[in-house]
Amino acid sequence: MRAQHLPKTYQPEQVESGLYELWETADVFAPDGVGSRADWSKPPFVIIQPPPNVTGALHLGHAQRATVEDALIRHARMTRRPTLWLPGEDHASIAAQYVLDRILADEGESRESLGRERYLERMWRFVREVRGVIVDQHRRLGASADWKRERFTMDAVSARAVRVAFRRLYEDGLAYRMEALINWCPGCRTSVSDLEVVPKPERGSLWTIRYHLLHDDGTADPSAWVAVATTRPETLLGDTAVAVHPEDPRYRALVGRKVRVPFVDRDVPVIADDVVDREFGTGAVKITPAHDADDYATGRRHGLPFVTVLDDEGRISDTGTPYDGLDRYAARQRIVADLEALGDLEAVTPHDMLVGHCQRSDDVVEPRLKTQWFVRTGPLAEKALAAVREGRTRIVPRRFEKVYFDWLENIRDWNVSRQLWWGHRIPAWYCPDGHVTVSDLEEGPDACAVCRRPREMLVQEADIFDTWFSSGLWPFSTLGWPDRTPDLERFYPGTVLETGYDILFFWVARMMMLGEWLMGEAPFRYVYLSGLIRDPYGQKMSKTRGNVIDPLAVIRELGADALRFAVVNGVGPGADTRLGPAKLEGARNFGNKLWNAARFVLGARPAELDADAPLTLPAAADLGPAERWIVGRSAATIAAVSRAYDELRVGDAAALLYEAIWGDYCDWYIELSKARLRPEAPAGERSATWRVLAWVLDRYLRLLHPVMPFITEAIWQRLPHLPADPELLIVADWPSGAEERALVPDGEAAERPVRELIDLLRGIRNARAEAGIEPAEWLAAHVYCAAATTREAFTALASALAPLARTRLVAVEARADLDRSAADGLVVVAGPNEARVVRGAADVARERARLERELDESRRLLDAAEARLANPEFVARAPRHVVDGARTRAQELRERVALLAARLGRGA
RNA sequence: GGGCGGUUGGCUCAGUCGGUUAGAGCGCGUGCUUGACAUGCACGAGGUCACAGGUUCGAUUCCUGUACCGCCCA
Repeated sequence: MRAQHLPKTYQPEQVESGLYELWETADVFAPDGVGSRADWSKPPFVIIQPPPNVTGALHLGHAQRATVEDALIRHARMTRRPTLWLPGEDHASIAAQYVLDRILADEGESRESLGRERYLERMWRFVREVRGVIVDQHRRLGASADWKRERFTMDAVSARAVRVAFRRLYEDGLAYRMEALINWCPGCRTSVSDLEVVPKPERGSLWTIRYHLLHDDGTADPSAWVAVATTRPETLLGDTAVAVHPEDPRYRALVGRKVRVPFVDRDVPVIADDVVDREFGTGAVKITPAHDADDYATGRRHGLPFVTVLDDEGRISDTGTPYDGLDRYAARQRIVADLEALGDLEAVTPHDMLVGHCQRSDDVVEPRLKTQWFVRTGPLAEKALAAVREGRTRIVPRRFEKVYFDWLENIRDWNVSRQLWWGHRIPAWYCPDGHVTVSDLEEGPDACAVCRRPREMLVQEADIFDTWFSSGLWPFSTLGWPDRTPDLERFYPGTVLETGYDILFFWVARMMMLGEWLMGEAPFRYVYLSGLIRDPYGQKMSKTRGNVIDPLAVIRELGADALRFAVVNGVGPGADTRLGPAKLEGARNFGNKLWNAARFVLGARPAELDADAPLTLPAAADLGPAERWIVGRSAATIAAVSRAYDELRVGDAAALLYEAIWGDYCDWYIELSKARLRPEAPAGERSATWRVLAWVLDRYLRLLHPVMPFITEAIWQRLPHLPADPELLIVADWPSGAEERALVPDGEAAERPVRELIDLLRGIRNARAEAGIEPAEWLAAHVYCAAATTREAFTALASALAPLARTRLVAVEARADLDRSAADGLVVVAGPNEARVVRGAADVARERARLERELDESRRLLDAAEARLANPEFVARAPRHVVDGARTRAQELRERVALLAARLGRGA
């Protein structure tokens, strides 16, 4: 064992990178790595990592998810299940293009200036860089992912999976191409799915516009019109009808007549349709089937023409008016002004409404007609619903299952075409006759599937897939699908998918649909939904708010373990977390506390103990009360933390260990052990005590390792080990608690004396402080307790207690020996025990006042307890143990009141 | 409009099946160079468990309603 020159504070930067290399060199991350101790008779534990977007560095949310996943993985690995954590990154078409386009703009370039080929080259360069950053950040965080299996949603295997999946869907009749109204983002110049449109409340205007009625001869009547209300006057250029409610008496006579649309001079019918809201505006609305979802439906019902008036950039086009070429908002202004000049603008009123914005670029999304590929979701959704309904997949927390059901039950077909460059090109080819051929071959089909025209005459679809289409295949494309690889056989379906609840629909639901359809089995057993990380005031972290915390900066300053602990401590699924410097420092302090506990243990090893002797627990006979107590406590902690991991409650595991390590171990056991470690203590006692100290520390290190891997490994490397232990904590066995239970079978009873001692000690400290006694002053105390076992334990612990309360126990006696004469001491009543602290010059008045307060409080509690017992209903109806408990409690209080009253020289 | 979650000391949050005296961290006050740790230790102050009703021997806990905050969907 090496010399223990450990620094006084834990220095994460000195150990982290070295330990990570050690783990990697030992090849322990992979289930089938050289250093793996996986037991293949156990069920594998598999997490396919949600691939972060290749758009930039990781943020705290990523750090939190990676920590939860890594903790689950490390725990599983220590239980010797074959454990796979497969990492990767997502190409994120639209988001990546958005980022790269901005970089290019800074360089004075653009998508168009480069052209598709050079643009994609540039993208691959960018992606290579970002992927490196993401991987590096995960390593810094301590992620024990299987980097040899790292994947990317645009690599060759993923590309093939996308082609095969699409072909399967096409052949199953679930992929179709048609012209339909889609959401168009003029900023990104692509269509986006319904999910990517974010409705935002805005104060707009409602313009009332006159559409003049036509005479029979086809001329417009300057003095007769229908006034229609609209929030988007520029779209009137594409109007093909005016609609009113069929039962609206104001307009009944006009139905079937024609009106003239301004500027384009198109004559359109007045139609009746009961979707019209009579209360809205004038009760008459213009119908623009090519640029509004409701109007589209109306247009189809009435067989109206669809007139497109906006181009890809959101400019007016092909209207034959002077507005052509104008941006939609400029055109709006001009059209409103021109209507006013014509005298056809009747009114403008402020109007609150929801306007759809592009999730990515925030541009206002325009409904437009496009010929696109769609996925028919009905049959897919049915299977995805069944998987959760039948409990084959569980969503954690459970309440999100309802959200999942609601969405899938009302799902609409999925628009998968994107007019972008960066992504998987849709594997559909068209021949000059418009025949469609879908192929999963990289080089495309040999010939048209319908007319057999050769490859050279076919043109591939220019559009690419929605990123979520390839992400939807991630749980199995990462394992080699469509090939039936050994990995796919062993590791599908995964055990846990951990991700944010914000992508439940975007991603989780789609993986469920595609997994069920293509693999015949849901892709994971548990879906664990994390919450969001917010700043200390509950605000979302964002660059514009300037409240983001950079995970790497935290790692540099406080260490990876501190970051990890801070982001998971006490955090449950689905719950948002507030994180600021205070919590991060608290986590750092916890690590430092553990470090110093280890420093103490390592420095306290008795010389007679062989430094390299294997770690074992001493015999029961060599244990003192404190040893029995901490062994019992640690057994309880092992059980509680194990249960927490089994139920995916990483946050609870962390919180339990904080309390066990800081509270039980550091505050109490280390302090109590010091007496038995003194050089003058018997050698057998000394070594038994140290072995308990080291053993329990070893257990806590194992339990804490999943959350704080670096510091626990660093300390563990300096401790003696079990003969069966491997070289590294990362692959050491998870504790079962069997040794502890064997040594201290009566956990609860074994713990009681020390629990009572702690109460007494606190009472003495409190009494001393209240009496204003100098902390340095030594006092002497008599302790009285009725229970023989407690007396025994207290006697054994007398020397341990002494420095903790600066009080020597001169005697531990049964209550019969109670000395009622000393009126100038401090009296401490703690549970069934009492301490009388001798002090000649005690401030009598002060001490009396303290006892009076205690007596009042005890009487109040006693009154309450007796009132409860006086209620016959309570005694008759409450369960036996509750009534018994209340009786015991009342009896204790009666004794306490009697004691305190006696001390004050009063009768009870 | 529909759904979900929340409301517990100054702040952030626990709180098991309804059952003794509602806990922790941070902050605050007082004191302490205690041979692991001042990134620490000890002691303390601080709570009508949002509000109203109901069920119950007993409600922070279960039910109903109200208010406020947040999120999702339309």
